[in-house]
Amino acid sequence: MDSRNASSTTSIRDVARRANVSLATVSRAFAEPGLVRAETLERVLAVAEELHYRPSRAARSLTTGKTGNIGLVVPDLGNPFFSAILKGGQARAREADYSVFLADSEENSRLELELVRAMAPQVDGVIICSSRLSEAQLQQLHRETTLVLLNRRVHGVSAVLLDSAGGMRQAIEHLVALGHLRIGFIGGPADSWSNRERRRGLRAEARARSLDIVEFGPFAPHFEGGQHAADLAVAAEVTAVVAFNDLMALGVLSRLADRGIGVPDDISVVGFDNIPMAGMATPHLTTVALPLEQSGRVAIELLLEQLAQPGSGTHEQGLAAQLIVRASTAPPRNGVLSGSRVGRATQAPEETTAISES
Amino acid sequence: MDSRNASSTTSIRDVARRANVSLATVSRAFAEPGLVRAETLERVLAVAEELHYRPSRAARSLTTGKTGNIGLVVPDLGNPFFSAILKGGQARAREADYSVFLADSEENSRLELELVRAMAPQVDGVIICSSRLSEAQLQQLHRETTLVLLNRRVHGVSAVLLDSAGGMRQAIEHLVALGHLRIGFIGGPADSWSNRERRRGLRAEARARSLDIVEFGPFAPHFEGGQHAADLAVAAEVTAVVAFNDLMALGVLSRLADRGIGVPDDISVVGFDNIPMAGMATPHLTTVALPLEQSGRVAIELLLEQLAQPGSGTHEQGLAAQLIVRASTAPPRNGVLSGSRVGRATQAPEETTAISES
DNA sequence: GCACAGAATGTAACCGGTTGCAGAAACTGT
DNA sequence: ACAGTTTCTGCAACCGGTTACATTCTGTGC
Repeated sequence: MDSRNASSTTSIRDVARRANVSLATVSRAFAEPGLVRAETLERVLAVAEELHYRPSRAARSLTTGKTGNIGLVVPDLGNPFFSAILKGGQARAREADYSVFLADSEENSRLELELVRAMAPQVDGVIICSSRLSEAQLQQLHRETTLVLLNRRVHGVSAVLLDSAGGMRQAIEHLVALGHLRIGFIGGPADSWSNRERRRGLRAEARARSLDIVEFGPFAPHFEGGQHAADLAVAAEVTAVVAFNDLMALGVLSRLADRGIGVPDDISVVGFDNIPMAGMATPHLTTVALPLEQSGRVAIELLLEQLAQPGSGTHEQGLAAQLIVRASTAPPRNGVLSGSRVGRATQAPEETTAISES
Repeated sequence: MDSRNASSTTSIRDVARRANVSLATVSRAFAEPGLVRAETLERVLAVAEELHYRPSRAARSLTTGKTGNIGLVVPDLGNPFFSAILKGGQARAREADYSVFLADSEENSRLELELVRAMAPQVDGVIICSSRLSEAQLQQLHRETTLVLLNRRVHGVSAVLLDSAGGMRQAIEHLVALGHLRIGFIGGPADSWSNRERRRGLRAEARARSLDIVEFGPFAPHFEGGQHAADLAVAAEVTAVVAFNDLMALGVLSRLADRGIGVPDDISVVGFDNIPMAGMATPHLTTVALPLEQSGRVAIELLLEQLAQPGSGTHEQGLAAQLIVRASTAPPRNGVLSGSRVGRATQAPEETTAISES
């Protein structure tokens, strides 16, 4: 009844016998076709085809040490930010005839470490997106396997970096041009590199333009976090908010709509990432577009490069952000909403609350 | 400089030598601990621990034929519907100490077939979500590897089925209760099983309640498809529309908002899938919730079960849908929007346009 | 103390490939 | 036709485990 794998027993020996050559020749026909005479090659391939022979990766990897697999670890598969990266990475990997192992670390650094370690023996290298691990841990992992980071910079490890700070600069520039002077930032996870980058860009810009900045958070980088933060932003009487990511910005939009507060009339909202849903929200969300799929592709490329020439040093590839102006930003109203100035002061406290368990 | 893999050279032989036992004993210590004396076992494990020894999956799979991997193929990673399934499946697989290979078939049946074939040798089984392949092709694949389908029913192949038809019944029931009599259905891909199921449910219900149904499509199951369809629905003067999925429903919402048509005042909108974004849209989308993560988990379980006892026959596991009533549905206005009745007739033509290239 | 069953361990073949080395075949120039 | 290359091909060891079978312990009953 269970005839499967019956045909998968076709091994290199069957082909060799049938083609009347040695094992080695068949092996070379696949691995190094240049080494075998055209005529022989043709015969071998014909027989292989006839027998539906496919070299076993497991067996091959046993001797070569190469698996043809790449590991990809993301903090949350449900987050479209990572879906997009994954999509790009997966596609690029397939083009290079690599398979991808996927793992979701559930925004938990302990689990992340464990997952990478578990993957390491079965892959040629792993890509970690928005890692929550410490610099030392990542360097240690890089010693155990080939690593490429996405959205995280660590000395000695190749990485593709989305220019969050630059994106933030564009966002602030845009808001200032519209006339906003008091702007809120809704922070993401404290241990996230991009959050730090975005804040860094924000602060630099605020200083340069002597803006009034109110920082909220950290919050979980989800819709609910945005909803939560929305009320704080309103209370703090900012005329515009920039959210750590689109999911949170959408949460802000949603909460403000529920409260009857107009966007962009009463408050302007800017997101980050330009996930597909951003352009679909009401109002269409102004956001900083990050080349997500591309970053996934580039990460794979960096990894492949490193696999091809080990010890070729580490590369960092920056990818530019671009502000997408849509309908959620406009000049502020002249009149202030109401009440007195509330909210946290400009000098935001260092975050102490970690979102992810470590 | 490149010290990696230096430690990975720890093989079973090193452990055997150090523990002063034979290879076989070490092997058994890991594979069948019951076969080795407690004292010996302890010693072996201690040495293994000390040497950071981890059995090589590749080598093991070479003799056992088991890889410890599961393949997962989805039509579109960018679609939150599949992200959710993936998330559930990935988590369940990890619990069972299986790794998952991911592939995105880009809604292309040819690519899908190729991907499954490519995965087959490296996995113990594969799960195909919303397959676009023909029944015969799937049966053939099931002969080549262990298959579990998600959201697709094919004779002789295990599957987890989301009760789309039942969900549709609930949606229609809801709309009828609100007083809607002329309802539009915005169809998804013609070759999608769930689309057929949803239509089947729709028609049954329409017949039973003698409703006026207008079918549109097929459309690509994306936001843009919904935007496109929105205008058609308006022109057809339906008072409510049910979309093939939430993404499309959100597209409808967006397009209607752009045109100044009120939801639910002028038209009620119902989606399908209850993706996270559905509850975040404005207005919050009434939709049919499908247990997505759970379906991913169950698919893995079905597969594991089948791997444990091959030839145990095929199982089909149904998962119930549930209507989530939110703010996008309300009783219809008494007055009709305007103009004369336009749009396609009730008896929708069989779809002939395929979305996915085959 | 001995024969014997059952448990623990070792031996060696095997899984399906790759690859260094050596011998065979095909080509070169003379 | 022959020596000298260059190109192909085969042999055999090896990758890191598993497992059938053989062998050695261990404990038991008498």
